[in-house]
Amino acid sequence: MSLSQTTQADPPDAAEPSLGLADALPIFPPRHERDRQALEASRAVVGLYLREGTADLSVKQLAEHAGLSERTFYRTFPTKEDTIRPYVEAGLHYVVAQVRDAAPQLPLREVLTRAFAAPLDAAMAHGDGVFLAVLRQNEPLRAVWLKVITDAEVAFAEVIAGRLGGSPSSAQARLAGATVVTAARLALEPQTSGARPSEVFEGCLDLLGPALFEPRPS
Amino acid sequence: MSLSQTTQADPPDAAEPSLGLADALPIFPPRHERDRQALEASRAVVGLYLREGTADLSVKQLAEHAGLSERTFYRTFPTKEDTIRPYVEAGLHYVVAQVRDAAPQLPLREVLTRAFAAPLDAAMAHGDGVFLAVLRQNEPLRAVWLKVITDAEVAFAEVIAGRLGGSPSSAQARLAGATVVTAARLALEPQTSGARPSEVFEGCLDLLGPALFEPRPS
DNA sequence: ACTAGGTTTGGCAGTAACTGCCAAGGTGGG
DNA sequence: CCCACCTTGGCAGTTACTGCCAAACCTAGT
Repeated sequence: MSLSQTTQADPPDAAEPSLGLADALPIFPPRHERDRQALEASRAVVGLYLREGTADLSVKQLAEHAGLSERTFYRTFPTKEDTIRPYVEAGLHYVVAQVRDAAPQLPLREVLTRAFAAPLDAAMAHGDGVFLAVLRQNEPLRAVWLKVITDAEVAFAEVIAGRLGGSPSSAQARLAGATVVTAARLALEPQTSGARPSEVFEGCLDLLGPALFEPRPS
Repeated sequence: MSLSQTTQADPPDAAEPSLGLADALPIFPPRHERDRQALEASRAVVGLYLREGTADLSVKQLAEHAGLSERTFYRTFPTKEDTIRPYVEAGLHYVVAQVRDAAPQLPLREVLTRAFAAPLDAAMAHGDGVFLAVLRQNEPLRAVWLKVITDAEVAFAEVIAGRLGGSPSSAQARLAGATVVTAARLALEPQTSGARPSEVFEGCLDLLGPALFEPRPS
């Protein structure tokens, strides 16, 4: 939801096809203002994770550090682990927007590598860097991270379909969306070679061949 | 771990590269006998989910239905949601074994479609069928499902590398492993067309092109 | 300015998930 | 038979999470 609908005018809660990315965070009725507050709180909590690690942090501490009462914490985040969700979604949304807003004449393959390169490398370097370590040391957090990026596949399918000209629910678009997310995830895994994430990502697209990211007769 | 190591002689807890699939279920020291008991209990719980749905089932009820005391339940499953893990892993392990044990002269592409076809279609039809509905209605369970199948990517990378002749940690093997899992997952999503999962899976492999599943000079 | 309506907030209490601890039982080897 | 060891089950305690209600806070209308 929060990922794909940013540009579209708010569909008045029409019954969407709901492929899984919809009905995320059903808590928020007014939407936009809540979202910003949630992201702010999310950033605060992630910052705490980066400095203190994830072990031995109770909800009480997380809430306090985010400037929320414990009760309001649970109105903002459905579970303790969902604290990282807005933070991660913000990053994904940025990449999706990059793909969507890139010059139309550029080939998709080019757009994807450009859109992913900087965020991937930044995620590995310091700054966000420790966040990956957080995910590696905390299984429940990694689980929601996986879920969030997987749900983002649909958003990527949409912007890819927008460029390729097909339906967002076509097999090609859906698979392409899933594939770029998978490639990005692999690029963030610890590499035996010293390659940067953006290089690994490009290598994955090379291995996949060009067919998937080219327009098709359908 | 439990996925890839079934045929190999137990490596005496050597320090593996640990790409994420390792250190799963660190609870089990003796391993094999515990695994069988866990799978049995897992099947029982899944059976209960299929009949009763997942809402309003406490750990106490799950444990009782599996013939375990509540305390032993938590020695068998680290969390309530992990009950489905052995059940899912068993299915994945079956497919991995099919790929590993297929006739060596068969092309990988052929092997994959044969290995996945039956389980995928069976998962959609009745029997396991409702299990997908369970995952769709219960977010936490879907999260662990995602995690389990994602961890299985490494096992698929290993058997694929075994067929292709490269290293299991090569970019090609790792990506191929991730890709087949992704394709299988997409095949199990609700389809607008009435296509069977095995057909969708094949369609995905077609879209990806043959390059990924062919031996390479490296 | 004051009030009425609705919405957000915080505290309190209750439930359910999970963990540490220990005593009881079961098993195998001397 | 007994002793070491492992597994089991119960109990108590902690932590995540929810329902409920009263106080605070807009906002609009008069």
